[in-house]
Amino acid sequence: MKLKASGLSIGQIADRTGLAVSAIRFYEEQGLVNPDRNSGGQRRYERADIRRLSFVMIAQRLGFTLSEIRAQFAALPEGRTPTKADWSKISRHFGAELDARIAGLTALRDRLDKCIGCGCLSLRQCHLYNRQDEAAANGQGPRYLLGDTPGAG
Amino acid sequence: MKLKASGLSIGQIADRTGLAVSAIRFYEEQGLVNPDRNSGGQRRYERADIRRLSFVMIAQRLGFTLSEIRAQFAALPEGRTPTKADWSKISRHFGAELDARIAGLTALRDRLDKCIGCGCLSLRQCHLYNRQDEAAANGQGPRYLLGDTPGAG
DNA sequence: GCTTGACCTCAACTTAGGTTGAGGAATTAG
DNA sequence: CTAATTCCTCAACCTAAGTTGAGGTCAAGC
Repeated sequence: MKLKASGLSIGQIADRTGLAVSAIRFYEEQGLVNPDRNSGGQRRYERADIRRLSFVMIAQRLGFTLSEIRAQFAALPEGRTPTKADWSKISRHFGAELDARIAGLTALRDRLDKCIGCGCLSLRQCHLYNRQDEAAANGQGPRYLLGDTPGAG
Repeated sequence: MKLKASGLSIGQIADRTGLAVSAIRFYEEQGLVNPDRNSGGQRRYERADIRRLSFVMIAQRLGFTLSEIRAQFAALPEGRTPTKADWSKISRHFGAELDARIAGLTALRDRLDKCIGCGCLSLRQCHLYNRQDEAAANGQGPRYLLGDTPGAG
């Protein structure tokens, strides 16, 4: 459906974003970018894809998984190039998530303080590993970081 | 070297900690517990191992990797059962690490705020993905969460 | 017009933190 | 004494986020 012929090659995108070529292909596989192909079957990117991929890098630094990022990208417009406002909206979403994660981590840290020296570490009653309120700590996050394990569910 | 005959079986440890038997064996493989064996080759645990494993669970909730936990366990006494003071010392270490991580995440969050709406997301100059000061964000942590990737490097 | 470099696909490997299953041996209950 | 559990080891599999390499094609410079 895109008609733009002759955009940027994957190598040029790699240079401009700092990503490895293999990573860019991988992100495509994960549905994070969707380049055209030229007559010879090589990928051709638009300039807007640089921002898209940069955003992936930033969101990853913030601790989000590729599938969380993909989910947010679903909010971007289909037909047109995303505007600054489109990106800002997504950024705000990630900001809110991050706030929640920091709050969860801070709460956990406070509990640890209460537990230090109390000797309760081996007891099930210890509020540090009561599974009940685990949800409080995980935003919508790298779950394996704060409780859930990927395979165990 | 340990002479204690007839301690707890792996199933009993699993019941008391809430861990899966397979996970307990895995933790042994990772050097986090070191049970005796009975005449028939079955694992026999001491009561102190319950606390050890509980501590592993807590530290994991706090976001630490098994190898970080193993490293801290090296500080525990060899010949005797660890005391409350021994555990408190380790807890304080994890508390300090956690503080550092929270600080790193908070700093990142602040930067995101500055970036929202500034439109710089695609630029290399964006301080949100300047690789230079990455070390500030990673404590000694799940590095793959905040920048480094395990395979890359 | 051909050679070099960039690109293509596909499969296998990596780390972390385990789970699942096969095939067998030990322990416990009755 | 036997049957049912529990336990043993070992190998294969899982997710996430990629990398590495093999074998082959495309595009660009001279």
